[in-house]
Amino acid sequence: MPAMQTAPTALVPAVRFIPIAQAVATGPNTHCSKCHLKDLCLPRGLDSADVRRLDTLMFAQRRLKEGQALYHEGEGFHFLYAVRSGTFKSVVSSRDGREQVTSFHMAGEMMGLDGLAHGKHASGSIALEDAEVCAIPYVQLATLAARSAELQQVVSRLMSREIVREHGLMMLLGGMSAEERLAAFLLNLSRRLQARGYSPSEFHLRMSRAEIGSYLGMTLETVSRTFSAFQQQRLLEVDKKHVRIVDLEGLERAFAGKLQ
Amino acid sequence: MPAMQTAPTALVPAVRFIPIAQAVATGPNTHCSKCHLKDLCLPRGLDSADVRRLDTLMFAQRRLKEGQALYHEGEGFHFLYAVRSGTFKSVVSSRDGREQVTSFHMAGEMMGLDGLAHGKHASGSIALEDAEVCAIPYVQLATLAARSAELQQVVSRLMSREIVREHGLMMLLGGMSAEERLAAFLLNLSRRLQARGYSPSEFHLRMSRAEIGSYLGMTLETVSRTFSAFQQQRLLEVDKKHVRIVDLEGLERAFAGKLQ
DNA sequence: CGATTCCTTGAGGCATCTCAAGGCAAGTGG
DNA sequence: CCACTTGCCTTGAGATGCCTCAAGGAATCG
Repeated sequence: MPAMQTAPTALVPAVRFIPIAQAVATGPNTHCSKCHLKDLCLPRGLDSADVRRLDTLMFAQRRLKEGQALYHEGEGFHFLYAVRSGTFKSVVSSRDGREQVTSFHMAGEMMGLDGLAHGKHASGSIALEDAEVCAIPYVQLATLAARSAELQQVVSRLMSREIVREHGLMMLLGGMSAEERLAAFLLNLSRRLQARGYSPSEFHLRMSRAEIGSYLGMTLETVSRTFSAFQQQRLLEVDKKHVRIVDLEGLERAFAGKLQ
Repeated sequence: MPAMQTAPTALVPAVRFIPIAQAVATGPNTHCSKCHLKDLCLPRGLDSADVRRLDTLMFAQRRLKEGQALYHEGEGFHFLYAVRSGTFKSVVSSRDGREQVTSFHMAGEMMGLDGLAHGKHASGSIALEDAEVCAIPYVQLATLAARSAELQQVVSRLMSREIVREHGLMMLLGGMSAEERLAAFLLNLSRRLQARGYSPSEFHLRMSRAEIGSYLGMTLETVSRTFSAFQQQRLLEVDKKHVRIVDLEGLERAFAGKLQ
C-alpha cells in the first residue's frame, strides 16, 4: 500500500450563497408522468397507477442561480428535492468553519434525505450552476407512501442507496491514494453522465478543484497535480474544467482493484 | 491544518468467520413490548398500539459466537437485525481483498439497512464477541409499516440517521488528524456506552487496533501510537483493551472544534 | 483594466506509512 | 506443567505521499 496523507480537506470559500427568498421563485408545477426524467428519478420502477398518484402532488419547481443555496444545514426539513437540471453540491460544516462536500447531485437525483433523521437538514445544498429542482413535500409523500407499498419501497431504496454510496466513499477516503481517489471520482462522474445521455468520455466539470478536493479528502493543489499526472500518463486531457478521458481502461487501472 | 497521511487502512485478518448454518441456532422468540431495549431500539418513539403490532412479528433470535458472521457482503437481503447483546462490526471489501470497517454496532442498534438498495447486503456483519440479535423479516416489517405511518416514519428515520452518521465519518476521514480521529471515536463510544447504562469513562474495547484503524482510516501502528500519546498527555489510561478516560475535556479538546 | 477567482507548479516539511523487532497473554501439544 | 505457537500490541527507524506556503498565469467581471 502506498503511503499517502489524508487531506486536511480543501478549503472551500465558506459563504457564497444568496438568501433563500430569491430561490422560491417557481416555475410551473409539473407531473411526474410527463417528466423526461421519469426513468431516472423518483418514479423509477413505479407502475403507472403509482405514478398517477404522484401526479396528484404536482411538485412545485424552483429555479436557482449558480452559487445559490437550496437549503442550509440546520434548516427545518420539509421537502425532498429532485434535480431537474444543473448540478448541486451537498456540504456539511464543522464548528471551526471548515466545510466538507459530501456529494454532488445531478439530474434525476434526490437531495435532502438526511433531513428526516432529526427534522432538520444535516447538510446544505448549493447549486454549482443555474439549476431547477422539484420540491417534494415530505409529509405528502409519506402520506402517499402509506397507501402504496411500492412507493414506500422506492423511497426506502433511495435512502438505502445513499447509505451504500457513502460506504463506497468511506472506502475511498479511508484507504486510497490521491490518484485512486481522483480516478474513482472521474469514473463515477463519467458513468452518471452517460446514464443521462451525455458523453462519458468528454465533459465539463461543474465543480472547482477545491470542491473536488473537499469531496475526496485532499487539497486543491493535490487535485491539480493529480490531474496533471493523469495527463502526463495520457489517461486524460484536461483543460481547466474540460476533461476528456483518453484511456478509460488506464483510468480504471489507476483506480485499481479497489471498491469491490 | 495539520498535514497527515491517509491510512492505507489497517489490514484486518480477512476470513475468520464461521459458516452461517451454525448461526441460525435461535433462542426463543421475543416481544418488543417486553424487551429491555425497547427505549433504544426499533420501538423507540412508537405508541403502544404500534408496539403491539410489532409484537405480532415475534422476531426470531440468533446467537452468535465471537468471530461469527451474521451475514456476508453480497448475500441476499431478507432481514434487518437488531443487536440484543454483544458488539458487531460492519465490513465492506475491495476486489484486492482488503477489508474496511464501516461501523460498529451495539445493543439496540440496527444492522442491514444498506441491503435494501439492491436486495443484497452491501456490507458484511461480524460479531466481535458472543452476541444475540433479533432477526426482523423485512417484508413483514414493510407490510406492517404500510399500515402505520408512525412505524414507517421510524424505519425511514433509522435510515436517515445512518446517512447522517456516515456524513460525520466522512468528515473525520476527509479532514482530521490521527489524534482527532481517535478522540472522536472514543468520545462516540463513550456516549453510546453511557446511553446503555455503562460507565462512559471506563470500558473494554471489543475491537482490535487493526479494526479501529480500518474504521478510522489509519494503520494499526498509528492507532497504537496515538493511544500511547493520549496516555502521555494524561487524557487516557490504556491497558490493552481496557480504556479509562481520565480527562474528558482534554479529549474533547483533542477532538477540537470539528464536526459541527 | 484593475480586481478577483481559479488553477498550476515548485520547494520544503511533516504526519503518517512501512518494515522490523520484541513483548505479553492465551491456547496447544507433548 | 512446560515448550512452542499464535495473535495482538508496542515501539523504533527510515521512507514518502501529501500538505503548506508561495509565486505566477489565465480567465472573468464590473
